[in-house]
Amino acid sequence: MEVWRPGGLVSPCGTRLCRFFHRPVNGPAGYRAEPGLYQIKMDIAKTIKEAIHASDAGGPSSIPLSAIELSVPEHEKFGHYATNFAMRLAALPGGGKKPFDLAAELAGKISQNAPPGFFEKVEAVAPGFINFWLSKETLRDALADAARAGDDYGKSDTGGGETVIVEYSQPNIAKMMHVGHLRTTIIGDALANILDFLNYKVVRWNYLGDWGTQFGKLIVAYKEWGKREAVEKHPIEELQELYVRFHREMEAKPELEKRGQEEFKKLEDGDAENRKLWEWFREESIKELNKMYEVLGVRFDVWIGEAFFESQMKALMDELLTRGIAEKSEGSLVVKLDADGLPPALIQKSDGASLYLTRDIANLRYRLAEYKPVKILYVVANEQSLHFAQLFAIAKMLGLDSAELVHVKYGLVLGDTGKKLSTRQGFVQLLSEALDEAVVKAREVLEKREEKLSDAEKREVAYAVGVGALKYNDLKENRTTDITFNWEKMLDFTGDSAPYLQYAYARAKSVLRKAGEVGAHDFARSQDFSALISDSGFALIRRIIEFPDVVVRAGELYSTSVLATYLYKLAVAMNKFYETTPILKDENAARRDARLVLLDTAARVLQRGLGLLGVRTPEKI
RNA sequence: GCUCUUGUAGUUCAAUGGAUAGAAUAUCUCCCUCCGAAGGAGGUGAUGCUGGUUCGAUUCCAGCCAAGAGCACCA
Repeated sequence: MEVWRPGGLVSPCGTRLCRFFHRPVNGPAGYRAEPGLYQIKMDIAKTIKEAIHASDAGGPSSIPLSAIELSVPEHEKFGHYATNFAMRLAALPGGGKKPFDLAAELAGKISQNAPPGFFEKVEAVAPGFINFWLSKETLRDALADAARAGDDYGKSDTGGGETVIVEYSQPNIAKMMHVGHLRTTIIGDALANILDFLNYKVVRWNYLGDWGTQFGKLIVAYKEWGKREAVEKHPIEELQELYVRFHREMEAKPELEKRGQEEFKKLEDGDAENRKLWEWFREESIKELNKMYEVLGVRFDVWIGEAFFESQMKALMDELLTRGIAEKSEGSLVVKLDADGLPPALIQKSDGASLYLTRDIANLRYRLAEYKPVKILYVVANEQSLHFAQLFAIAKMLGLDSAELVHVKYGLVLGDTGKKLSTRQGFVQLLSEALDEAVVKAREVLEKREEKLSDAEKREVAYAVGVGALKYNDLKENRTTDITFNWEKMLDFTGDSAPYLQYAYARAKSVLRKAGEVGAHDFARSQDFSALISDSGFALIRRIIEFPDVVVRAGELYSTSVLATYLYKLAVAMNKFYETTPILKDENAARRDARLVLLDTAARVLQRGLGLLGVRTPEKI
């Protein structure tokens, strides 16, 4: 919402384009902004501004470019870009004119003031939109820029080289990863990729759940029923089996719960036997986890888990008490958060042991001191909202406020019953099984195809397609909504799915392979560009020039679905282009080259975008 | 009970306060003449309810209804 002030229209700068215009054009070494795209929007905004000045709109004496919003309309018949600025201006006090009249007046002025040949058409439409059609030459230049930028296309300097810590995956040691763990792992990985692309210095952090009462329980279970050989053979399976059994037996013998807590307390106090068991559990588990990460193609820079902060717990709890931040309550230590409208946060159990929250406070302090980040993203499920609200509130009380703290929450993966999956009750769909299933299915489909691939290639492709399908299925959806686990949907390789995108890419590459060397098209000399590219080709260019903005938006909103949705539309435009436009059989060399360059550029954008999502793009499929 | 999240075609999901609410899937028709049917063209079908703010509301606000999650010794 803009506010009207004497001297101008002041925007609190909440809009996307506002940030866009405030971004520097040229980033630091190694990064380059997109002069083509940037210039286009800048020119449009400038032209609007000049038009407002030149008109007697009764508008403000000065309008910052940032106040002028451009959007990409859903339907192309509303132009390449559109603005509702005239309607906003008319609605302001002193506007005085009818929105449509103002829009029409501005549209006329814009046409006059624009650089010659920049627009094809500028039109005012009821109730007061101004729609812009870029000229074929402008689109040609934008495509030429994108083609020239190559693999750097879409990079920008939004991050300015600042450090961001992205915490994701955080699996529990001794528990198998189920399909619910997929979300944090791949959303975190994709966000890290995107932020890296936007020139943030990204620290990928796997905060292992390697400490806590659960290990007391596990130690009890192992001492009662465990066998060393069994654990060595299948570490995580066996440990999880013990954990599940513990909870089963606990129903009949409630005293087990207390024993679990006691064993954890002993572990925390340094009991040699428990310590040794814990180290063993941890080591075996990490080996297994790494296998899973390799399959998923996910990596981390830092593997510091909860146990790392164990030695600082006592001092931290004492400090919180001494500084008057925490207080005693029923034998335990709590931080009252009434001022933030939150329930009290427990930071020490009555037996003196620490809690998850306590370790997270120590963790935060450590991160700020060691990495000096501007942001920390916690990619953790919705259900932990309260935990993070409490953590952030306590951080403020402690003055740990040098970084922006963000709980990047995501919805739960629910079972068929509509309820959350729970390891304790044993009703889970294992991630490894889901991945296997997807790869097998991909292989089956592949076997039915005519494309000749070697056995090794088939294995490779089935793997890329199966894993990609699973990942994309999650990444395309809005983060915050709960999703229901659904085999059918996960294994559907048609429509809006990773295989569709991978297929579009492979087809484009196939055309390019058959064409041989792509002649370097001289865009500057193709004056008759509109004769070279079909309508569907221009629609494809329109998609291509959206890419840099989409990446920025995905980074701002921490949203993978923004990028995934865009890539799907890009692939649709690609399919349509080579469905309707002759390429290889075109005998006009200049026209053929121009079309090949367009296809090549689109394919690169698709590959880059999917790469950011962590989905691989085989050359043949 | 309190807090948070979410209610959109049969199903699974989209939609910076904008224009005719988009897709996918299922279902019903068509299409292998550059490249490759994991594809393309078309038909059917939806905003939980009641108000409010706005030129304009799926979006913002209030109330109701429904689902899920969380709420002191788990993580």
